[in-house]
Amino acid sequence: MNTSAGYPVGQVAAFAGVTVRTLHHYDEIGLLSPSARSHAGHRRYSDADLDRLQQILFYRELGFPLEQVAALLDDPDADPREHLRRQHELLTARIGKLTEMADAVQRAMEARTMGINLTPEEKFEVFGDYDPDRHAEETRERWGNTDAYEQSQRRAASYTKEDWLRIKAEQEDWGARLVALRESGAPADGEAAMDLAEEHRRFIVDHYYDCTYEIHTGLAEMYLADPRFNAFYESIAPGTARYVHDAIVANARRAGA
Amino acid sequence: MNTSAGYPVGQVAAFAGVTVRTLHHYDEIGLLSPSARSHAGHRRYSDADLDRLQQILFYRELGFPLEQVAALLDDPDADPREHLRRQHELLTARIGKLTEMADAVQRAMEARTMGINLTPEEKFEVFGDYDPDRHAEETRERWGNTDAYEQSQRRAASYTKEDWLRIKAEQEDWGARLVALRESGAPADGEAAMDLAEEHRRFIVDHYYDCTYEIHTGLAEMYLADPRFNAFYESIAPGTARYVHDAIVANARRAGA
DNA sequence: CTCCGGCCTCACGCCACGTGAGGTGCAAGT
DNA sequence: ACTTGCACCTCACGTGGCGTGAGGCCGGAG
Repeated sequence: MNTSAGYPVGQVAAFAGVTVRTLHHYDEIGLLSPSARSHAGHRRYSDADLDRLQQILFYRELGFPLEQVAALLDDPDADPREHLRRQHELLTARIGKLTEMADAVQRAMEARTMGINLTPEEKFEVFGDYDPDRHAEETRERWGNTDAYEQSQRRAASYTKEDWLRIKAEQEDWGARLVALRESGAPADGEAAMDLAEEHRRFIVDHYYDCTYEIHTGLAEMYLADPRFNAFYESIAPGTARYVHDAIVANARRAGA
Repeated sequence: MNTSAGYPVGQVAAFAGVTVRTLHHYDEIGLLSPSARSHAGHRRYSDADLDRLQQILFYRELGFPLEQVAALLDDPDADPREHLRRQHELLTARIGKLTEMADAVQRAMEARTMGINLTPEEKFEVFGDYDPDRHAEETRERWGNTDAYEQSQRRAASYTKEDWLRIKAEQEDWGARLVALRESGAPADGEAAMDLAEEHRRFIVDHYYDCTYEIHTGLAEMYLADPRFNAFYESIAPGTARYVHDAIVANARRAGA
C-alpha cells in the first residue's frame, strides 16, 4: 500500500523555502543526505530528515558556517533540548544586538539633529562585534598618540547642506521657545510644556523617522544619561535637560491615557 | 601643521571591526574609495569616508548585496534622513522577524514536550520568508493530492529515545495531579494551583530552556489561542486549557509582586 | 508514441572576501 | 650607515555557499 515513502526534493524545497540546488548541495557535502532513494535514484526525505533540515536552516539563519552546523547537529551528546535551549539563547542574544543597533541609530539620528559630531569610535559603536574593553583600550594605546589621531579627533564632519541649515534654524527656534517657557516659570508637566514636547516629537517624525511616544521617552532618558546630549541641553541653561525630560514624559503620559 | 590628513587603512579597519582586505575590496569595486592617498600611495580615509563606511556596514549587516548598497548610497535623491529612516524601519522589521522565530521556537519546544507532531508545513513556519498565502495554497494544490503527501501527513516522527520517555512520564504525572486538583474544586488562582503552575515552569527550565514568568504567561496565552495546544489540554478534560492558563497567570502575578 | 514535468549528474560561474607572496617607505635601535 | 620592524602596497589564487545552465533519464497524460 504505502508505495511512496518520503518526500521528493522539490516538495521539501517548497516546504522549507529553499532551492533544490541547496538540498543537492547539502547532500554533496554530507550535511543532509536523504535517508533513502527511490528506484529511479530520486532522493526521498523522511520526516526525521525534515527535522534535521529545519535545524540546519535555523543555525544557518543565525550565521553559522555549514561545517559548524554539521558539528553541532552530529554532536552525539547533544540531545534535542540542548539545541532548543541554545537556539533560544542565540535568538534572544541576536535580538538584543539588533535592539542595541536600533538604539545606536537613534543616537546617530539625534546627533545629526543637534549637530553633535561623533568621534570615529563613536561612529562604529553600532557594531559591538569586537570585544569592547580590549578593543577600546588597545586602539587608544596603538593610535592614541599619533598626530593624525589627535588632530582629527574632534574635527567638523562637514554636513553642510542647504535644508540642513533650515532644519537647524527650526530646531533653534524651538530651543528658544523652550527657554522662554521655562523662564516664565511654567511647570514641566504643564499644558504648554507638553505641547512643546509634542512639537519636538512631531519635528522628529517629520524630518527623521517615526518616533513613537515610547521611543520619545527613551530619548528623554538619553538626554539625562548620555553626557554628550546632556551637555548640549545644559549648555543652553542649567537644568534644561531635566526640564525637557520631564516635559516629554508628561506628554507621553498624556497621549497614552 | 596639519601634515596628516585622514586615517590610514589599518586604523579604519580597527575602528570598524573589519579587515584591511575588506577595505581594499571595497576600494577595488568602487564602493568606498578613500578620498585621498598619501605621498607613498597609502589610502587616507576622511571623516566623510568613515560615515559612508558606517552606512555600508549597516546595510551589509542587514544582508544587502554590496551592489545594492552602492546603489542605495549613491542614489542622488536620498538624503541622510532617508537613510536613517530606512535603517530604522529595516531594523524594527528584522527584530520583528526574529521575535517571530523565537515564538516559533517556543511552540516547537512545547510541541516536543507534549508529543504533538507537526505537519511538514508547520515545521517550517519559523521561516516566514515566502509569501504565506500564495505558498500555502500553491503547495496544497500541487502536492495535496499525491499519495506521499496524504500518507505521511500525520506520521509519527519517531523521537523514541530513552530519557524522552522518562520526561514524558514526568509530564503525565504532572497532568494527573493537575486534573485531580481541579476536580477537587480548588480555584485556578489558589495556592495549590499556582504551585503546580510554578512546577510546570520549573519543569521547562530544567529540561528545555530558561522560561521566565513573562514567557510562561506567553505560553499560557498560546494554550488558549493555538488550536493544537488547546486541543491537547481540552482532550484531558474540557476547561483544562483555561484552568492552566489562569493558574499560570496567577502564579506569574504572585512572583512579580 | 510523443510530450512534459520533475528528477538526475556534471561542471562552470559568482560574490565577498581570506590568505599568502613579494616589494616599498619610514622610524627606531645598534 | 645599516639593519630591523611595522604598516602599507599590489597581484593573484583559494574558499564557502550556493546559482545557473547543459544534457539526459523516467513515468504518466494526451
